Amino acid sequence: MAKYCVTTPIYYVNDVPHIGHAYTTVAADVLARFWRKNLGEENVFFLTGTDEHGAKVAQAAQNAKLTPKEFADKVAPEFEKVWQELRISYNHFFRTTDPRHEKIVQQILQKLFEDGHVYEGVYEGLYCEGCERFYTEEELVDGKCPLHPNREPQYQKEKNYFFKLSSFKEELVRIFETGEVKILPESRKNEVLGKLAGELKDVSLSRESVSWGIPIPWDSSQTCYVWFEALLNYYTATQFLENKEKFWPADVHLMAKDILWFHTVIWVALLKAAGLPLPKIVFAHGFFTVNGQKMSKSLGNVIAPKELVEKFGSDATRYLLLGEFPFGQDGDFSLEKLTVKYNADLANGFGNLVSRVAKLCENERLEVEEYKGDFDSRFEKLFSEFNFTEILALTAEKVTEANREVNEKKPWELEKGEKVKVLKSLAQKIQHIAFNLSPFLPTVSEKVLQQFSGEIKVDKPLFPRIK
RNA sequence: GGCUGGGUAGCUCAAUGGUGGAGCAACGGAUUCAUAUCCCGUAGGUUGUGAGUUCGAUCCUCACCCCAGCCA
Repeated sequence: MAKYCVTTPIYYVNDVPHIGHAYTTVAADVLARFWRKNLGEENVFFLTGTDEHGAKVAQAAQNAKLTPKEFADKVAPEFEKVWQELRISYNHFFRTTDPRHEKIVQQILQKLFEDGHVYEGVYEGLYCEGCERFYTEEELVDGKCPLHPNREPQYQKEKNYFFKLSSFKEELVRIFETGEVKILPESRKNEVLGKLAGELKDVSLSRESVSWGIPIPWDSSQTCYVWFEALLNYYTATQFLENKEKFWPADVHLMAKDILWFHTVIWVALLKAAGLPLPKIVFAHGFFTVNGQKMSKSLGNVIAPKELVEKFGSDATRYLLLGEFPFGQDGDFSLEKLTVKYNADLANGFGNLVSRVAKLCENERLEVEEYKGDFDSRFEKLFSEFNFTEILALTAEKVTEANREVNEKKPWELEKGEKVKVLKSLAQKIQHIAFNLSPFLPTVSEKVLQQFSGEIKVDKPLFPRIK
């Protein structure tokens, strides 16, 4: 039976939710909502959550004078709250401190160890706590981590267990070249393959100096490197939750491009080593800037999802996030540009269309049947390709067509019989548009479908114009 | 420094070897059912720079400049 499993990364609780998190999560939610209507509720599984182990969390907890678990317990709900505000319909909110997860992770680690994929070694080098990874001298910029220039990389030397990543090199190349695991967009695939053409080093699987983590089953002096354990969430969730086994392998892992390497090379090798099925698609979307500048705390230009929701409402925020620039590419957000798009597409476009047709229908006390149609026939393909931009463009076209029809047919000038016929057709078009937009605008879509079911009444503007 | 992808109307992007398109913004017109909304019309941009191939290039080749990404 057809099923669809979509995941977002699990977000590090060290950070509060920002629009970067929201962007990925809204995209996943739109996919989940589309496929639920296409395949049936019970055939879709949408997973998101929080990553709660690691030195960085332990440090943040210490600063807050809390235990790591207390800290995670405090931050994880902040994500859940934002997701509620954005109407994110995840099936499970994953937390890596879930004992059920920890148990399965240990089982897998043990198996990897027994099957000879793991060996003991010594790691020494400069470690960035911000990234939870080691850097080579060359990778550093002015001796600092390229991603966390305000942090001092720490010299560390410790016993680690290593995962024999290098032994999977040829197989990985084959898997990505043949599309057994598809990396999208295409340009990202080339990047991964290009990188794989170089030397592939083994990676350490454990940490000696980090106590906040899942213990290595055969050596309690070590904890599992957060990345390994975090990646495994995608699989473990389908195992410890009831009746979710059929959702592994995932159909698509969504993420920003910075963690593509982990989700392709390391994750796929790990699954191979563990003898588990591979995900079908790994999709990396772009980064975005805010007002042309990189978003960063120090610049103070971080946009909180809440800010957008307060200004535009949750549905419009979802629409604007995905509609502002092509999915997969880098882009720029600014409140000004979002406002322009909001007014053009939602207030003047769809919102106004609903208002004017509702009014005309109300005057005639027109009744229509509940919508029983489907999505636009092109949607299945476009959603499979993650082409949100085209999907929204098609819908905008339908809005324009309907508006034009109102202007050309001038229902207010027609005699009763003809008028009712025209209005009915328009009402049905609105139903169709509302349904098509339902993955993006779940609340508004539902509201419009209700409004255009039975006797049609005027309601408040869906998207009040914003100055 | 190497590799890849780009540099097209104010903005975001599309397009083909043969008189450069769309959406948004702007301007004008018409209308009033509607959220001063919708609809219609207007955009004359040396298609990054210079050269080459060709009857003819924005799309082919070369050099250069700039931007982004990946890598070293």
